[in-house]
Formats: sequence, C-alpha cells, structure tokens
Amino acid sequence: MSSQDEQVAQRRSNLDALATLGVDVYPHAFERRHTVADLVDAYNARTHDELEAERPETVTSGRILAIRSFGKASFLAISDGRARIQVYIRQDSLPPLDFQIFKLLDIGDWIGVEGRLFRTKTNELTVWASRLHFLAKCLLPLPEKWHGLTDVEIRYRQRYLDLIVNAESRRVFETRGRVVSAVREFMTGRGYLEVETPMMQPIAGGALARPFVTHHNALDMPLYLRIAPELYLKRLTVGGLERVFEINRSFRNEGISTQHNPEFTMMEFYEAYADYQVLMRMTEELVATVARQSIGTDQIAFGDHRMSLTPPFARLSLRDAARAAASSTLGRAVSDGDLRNQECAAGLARALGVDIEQGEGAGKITCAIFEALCEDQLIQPTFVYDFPTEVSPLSKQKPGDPDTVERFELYIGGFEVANAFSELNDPAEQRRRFEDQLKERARGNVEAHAMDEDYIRALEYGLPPTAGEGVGIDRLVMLLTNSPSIRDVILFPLMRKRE
RNA sequence: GACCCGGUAGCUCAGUGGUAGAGCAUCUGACUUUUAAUCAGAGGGCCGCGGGUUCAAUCCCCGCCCGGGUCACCA
Repeated sequence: MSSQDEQVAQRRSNLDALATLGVDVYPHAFERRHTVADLVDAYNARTHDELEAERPETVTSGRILAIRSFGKASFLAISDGRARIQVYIRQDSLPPLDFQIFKLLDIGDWIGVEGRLFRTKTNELTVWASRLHFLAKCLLPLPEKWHGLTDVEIRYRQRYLDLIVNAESRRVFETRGRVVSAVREFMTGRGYLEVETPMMQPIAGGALARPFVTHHNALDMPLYLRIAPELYLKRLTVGGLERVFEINRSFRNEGISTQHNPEFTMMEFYEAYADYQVLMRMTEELVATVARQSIGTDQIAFGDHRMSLTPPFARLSLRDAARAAASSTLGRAVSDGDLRNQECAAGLARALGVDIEQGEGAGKITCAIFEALCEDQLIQPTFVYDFPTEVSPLSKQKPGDPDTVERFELYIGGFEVANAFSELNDPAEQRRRFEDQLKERARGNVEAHAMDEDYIRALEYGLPPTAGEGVGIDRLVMLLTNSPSIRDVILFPLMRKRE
C-alpha cells in the first residue's frame, strides 16, 4: 500500500470509529459565537493576567492545521482561513467522549471548539477546550506544514489546497475582491450604471481577436463567446445610457502566457460627451484610488521595480515612442513621415529585426516596432496615445489627421493595463472601417473585425460624442499583488486536461 | 507553434549505469503549557508514460504526456 493509500485508510478508519462512537460525522450546521479571526482581533492584545481576570468564553471553529500531542495533553492549531489560533486539549478538561473524538482527529479535519481563552507559558493566545465538536473529515493528507505547497501545477489545478496552506495565495484573492469592489464603487460614485450585456453573441466584435465558437441547439444557431462587450455597451449609449460600465468576463481563443488567460476580466465603460483626454485623467484617478483602497497605497513593488501610481501619469505618443526607439537602436534619425510611409516603415522593421507580414500597412508596422522596442520598457505608468487608424477600426480619427485615431493604451510594469479611445460615431466611416477589416479578413487575418450591420444601424440613430475604455482587471491585480503570472490572480486558470 | 528547464514517497527535495535516500506527514511507544515539540522504532516508491542501447536504465538515447519559462500571437 502506498503512503497516500495508507494515510487515507487510516483517516477512513478514524472516521468509522467516530461513527461507531455515535458521533454524527457529517453534521448539518454549527453555531459558533466567534470566528477565529474575531478572537485574534479581540484578544491578541490582552495580557495573560487580563485574560485570567476576564476568563472569556468562546465557541469557535476551523480546520486543524497542526497537532502537537503529549499523551494526555495536546495542542491544535486551527484556522478559519483568515487567522489561526491554538487550542489546548487536556484529558481532564474534556468529557470522556470528546477526548475520544480528539484522539480520532487528523490534520485537516474541521472541528468546533468550546472553551475559555488564556495564554500559555510561552504567551500564545489559546482556547482551553471544554468541549469538542466534530464537523467534517479530511480524508486526504494535506501538504507539508513547513514548505507548504510550491508545485505550481497543483496550486492551479487544486486551488483549494493552495488556499488551505498558502496564506499568501488567499491574500492575493482577497485583494482581487477588494479591487473589484473598489472599481465598482469608483464607477457608481461617478454616476455610471452597471449593466450586463451578452456573453454569447451572434457576431463577435469589439476587439481584434479570435473567438470561441459554440452552438445553440433549439435555435440551431452558431454563437461566439464575446471577445469584448464594446459594441453592446455603445448600443446602450445610443439608447441614452450616458455612463455605463460592465465588469465583464471575455474570451479570446489565443495563446496562454504569463499575461494571457483565455478567459479574463475587464472593466469596460463608456461616457457620453467625453473624449480620450477626459479618460486619461479619469484612468489615473481610477488606478490610484483602486490601489489605495485595495492595498492601502499607490506606491507598489513589482518584481525588481518600484512604481508610483500617483497621478499624473506620463504621456507619450505612439509614433514618438516608436520613432525614438528606432532612432536610438539604428543610430540614425527616424522621422514621423518614415513611420507613415509603408515602404520606409517596412524597411525600418527589417533593419530592426521586427517580424512583419507581407503587405502589412504602415500603421501595423509602427505598432509592431513599438511593441518590440518600447512596450516592456514602460515600467512607470504611461499613457501611450495616438494610434494608427489601421489598427483601430472603432476609434475616431484626429481632426486633420485621418491616419491617426484618438486612442491610448495605459502601460504599467511593461504591459498593457487599459485601452481607450474616442469612439467613432460616424456610421458611414464605421462602415468603411469594417469593409477594410473584411479585406484584412480576406487576406487571411483571422483576427480582423467582422461586419456588424446592427451596430452600424445603431450608430445611424446617433451616438453622442463618447469615449470608452477597457481596463484589464487581472493585470491590475497582478500589479497590486506583485504577481508575476496572470495565473496567480485567477482562481482556476485554464489548464490542459489531465488523464 | 519553436526553443530551454523540470516531473523521484502524501508534501518539500537529494541522488546514482549495479537491490532507492532525507526532512515533514503517517503508524507504534514515551511524554498534562507545546509551537518546524522532542526521543525510540516502523511502514510507505511503475523514479511521468512508451520504446531503444546495455549483462543491467530512475540515470544514456528517441518519442509522447503534463507543468514552468522565453519567443511567436494577442489584451
């Protein structure tokens, strides 16, 4: 019998023995007076003498994380997930049945404890158990107490184990919860209405990405999991909802990396009468406020870097960034005009060793140069603004410069955290952009945007001047929790099927 | 998809072309204020899977599976 089988058999036999004693081994509820965290909060500051004077009584519960046994006396460490407390067990302080129960406990079991609080000789806050209640069995051995669980594969596949033994992991997901709450509070506080739009869409639009495909049986209709909520949210702005946001799960059928999970969370919002300049100022406030509310500061450490999220953030035009990087790499002056000319831009890309595809336009090449040379250098928060029209089919052009749109991306820690633009609201121009995308698609670009006639019709009813933005919640949480991989901030990241 | 690294006891990790190792965990015994408890003993292994080389493979070679990283693609 393997060690695991042996340990499971032992735990099963302890469970059977409890049942034989007449213990309900799967009780339905337990009424506790305090959580473990309550006790620690309330009594951690009390001295030995204060506790002896007060003799506070409690009924609490948790999972056993350690057992130190001395024959007729023992110490347990129990946890409610938030805090730990010690339980002191003595044979002469417990009813005989409860001591029998104690002897059949294993590490990982859930128990309820009644008793009074005191401090041991070593000054540890402890519950002196007068009653023990069995709540549920842990049939499998837990990871080791000292090194814990470090195998990332098990941490992702069996997140519950990670959460039981790695306090840091729990802290990350608590922070994530606070980030989402803070984002919601920030938006609703500014008069935005939280809405929910379809995750299953007949046309997957709003971003340049490959969708997941599914099928509705009764309607016999192909459907796509959304790649973005964008087009639906703007339909709502057409409908007069002037400020809307959605905390949305979106899905993109693409590679997995430290910064990409096939399903990910964005906060996308639209504000009528605003343009991208307004959103830059709002985004600074959002990021700084959310940081302060979720981790208590807007000064963060990320890997080897320290970043300040205090507004204002740096601003850098995309072409200037690409131009400066290309100039310094090549040791010769590169002009704005060079980047706007397809032949010059393609030549630059070749000289810089940046991969581009045959027939790619100047705008796409400029972006490729930016991504290759600049992106991972942008550690401190930086708005990169003014993108080529070619790569932005839903954004509004700059006055007098049809090759450029009013769009920005926010970079922090070397990756993109937000993407925003003044929304294209001219239906005729939108149709032309979609048609360009169809040409892209015909060239074999599977990520090109699809035609969406209903969206154009919505624009024909009139979209007020509007700016919109998507903020990557997972990536924001990575920054605020100093997590190097997006999988560390997603409870159940997608993993290949096992067995 | 390409390349690099990894997979050995429940967990964390050593290790060697010749019968497989430690700590924690588990079991037995001692112990009524310990806290990585201690002490004495014991059990626990398809060394990821499948081929090959070899008298002999956990180790060398090839393929595959799973994971991590880098790149590519994307957000």
